Amino acid sequence: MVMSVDTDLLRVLSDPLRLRIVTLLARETLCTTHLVEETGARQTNLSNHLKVLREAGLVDTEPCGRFTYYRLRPEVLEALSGQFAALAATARANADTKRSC
Amino acid sequence: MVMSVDTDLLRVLSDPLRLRIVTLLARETLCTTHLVEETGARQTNLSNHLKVLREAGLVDTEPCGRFTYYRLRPEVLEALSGQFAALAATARANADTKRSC
DNA sequence: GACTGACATCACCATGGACTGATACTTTCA
DNA sequence: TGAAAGTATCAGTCCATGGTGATGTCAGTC
Repeated sequence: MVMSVDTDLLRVLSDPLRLRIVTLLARETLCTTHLVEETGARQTNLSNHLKVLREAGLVDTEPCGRFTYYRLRPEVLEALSGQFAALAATARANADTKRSC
Repeated sequence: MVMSVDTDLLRVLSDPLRLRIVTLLARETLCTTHLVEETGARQTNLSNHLKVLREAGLVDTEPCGRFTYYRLRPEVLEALSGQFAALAATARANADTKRSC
């Protein structure tokens, strides 16, 4: 039984800047200002990407005064990892299965 | 140490039809004709997507007379799975790390 | 209450890429 | 050798989406 991978989630992660953000957030919880410093991207651009990450359930927001902290949710990445592992296992199990023409 | 995930590979996998192809190939090795039957997509369209999958190293081709068999390469998916797992593990380890503003 | 900083939203533009029809190439078979 | 089937390539169209500037909103500070 092959678990289906969510293409929307993959699309979200396939953007270089968004993956950069995710990688940075894996190391520490940051707010937008930090991300602007780290990535060199414009605030507007980052805000747009963070919205996408939020809507994909990849990050949680934590308002703190006038700052907004962004925290990565490991569960989502773990699930994705598991889905790819399952897909790879299926492929290995059926390595010799070939439909004839 | 966070392994960097390849965004190009993610972009390739984030297309619904391509992921569909990958999922089908995980179950059995197929040729283009089979994929046309299974997906309902045009031959030209499929050929384009298969080229993308080939160039991304996700599939191997095996010519067989006038047919071309496509075989999924599990290593690539396994590597991807491991990279996401590592990223998630990093995030769990640093769950309480927060940079102050 | 006026001002500044942090962040979000909006409207717009530019570009990548998915899909298509036409066509070329290659193999098999009559 | 001609025809048909399987597949790849090419040129073109169209749309989704990433980037940007202008602007809005809210919290803290004077």
